[in-house]
Amino acid sequence: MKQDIFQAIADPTRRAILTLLTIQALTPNVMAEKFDMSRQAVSKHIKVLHECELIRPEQSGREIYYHFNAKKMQEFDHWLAQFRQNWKTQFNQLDEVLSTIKEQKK
Amino acid sequence: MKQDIFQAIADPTRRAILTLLTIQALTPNVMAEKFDMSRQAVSKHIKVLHECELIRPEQSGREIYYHFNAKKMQEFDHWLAQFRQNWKTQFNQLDEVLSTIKEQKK
DNA sequence: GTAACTTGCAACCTTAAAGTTGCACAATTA
DNA sequence: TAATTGTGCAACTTTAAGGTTGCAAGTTAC
Repeated sequence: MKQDIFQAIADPTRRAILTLLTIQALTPNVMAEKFDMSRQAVSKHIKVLHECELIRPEQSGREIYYHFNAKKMQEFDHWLAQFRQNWKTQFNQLDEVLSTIKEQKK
Repeated sequence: MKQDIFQAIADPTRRAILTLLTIQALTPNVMAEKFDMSRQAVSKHIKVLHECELIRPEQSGREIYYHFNAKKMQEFDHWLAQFRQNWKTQFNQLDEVLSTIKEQKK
């Protein structure tokens, strides 16, 4: 089943894996040592991340090194763009400023 | 239960709600009309978004207008920052360039 | 060839999320 | 006061996610 990139990063373990792979490429076995769960559990997370192309496998003998695919992370950046405009401008709008002040008085 | 902002964004309906609220503040009833589901289902999504402060309620008589809280989306942006550095620099690193070329040849 | 190692797939269990229906409560309107 | 409207809460069902164990396939080392 094709995985949704937003659902892929919803899981804290998968976010931790992505951060690990930012430092260096790792094999499933090595990753599993970092977490308090079975190797197979980590392997399922890897499968999810691989299906939405957030990571990329590199076979080396009987070991598989997974690399972080930074390019794919830009999809989040593009999605955020629609909101970025909003959080930059909303504090220049009078009604928003007023409602913010009203909130703080409570 | 305290909600995780990443899990809140994982659901496509909730992302659609956020986009709607970017345009203008809406009441739960009006939101429900936009989607093919019951009002209570939408109300549960609103509850999730409210718990992690992605939206903010404004009572007006017996109606409640929910506003988009752009500020909270910056948390997501900050999390992305650790990867942004990566996707800007990785193509300047020789080993990455080489492995990319090797990938394309397959 | 045989044994050890690395990984992926399938079956299963448990828990939580997403949806539904029904009801209760506050605010408006007649 | 009584009826209507807008909203939230609770109970229930269904489905999927995250975890476990067991097994099979490919690779390396003896």
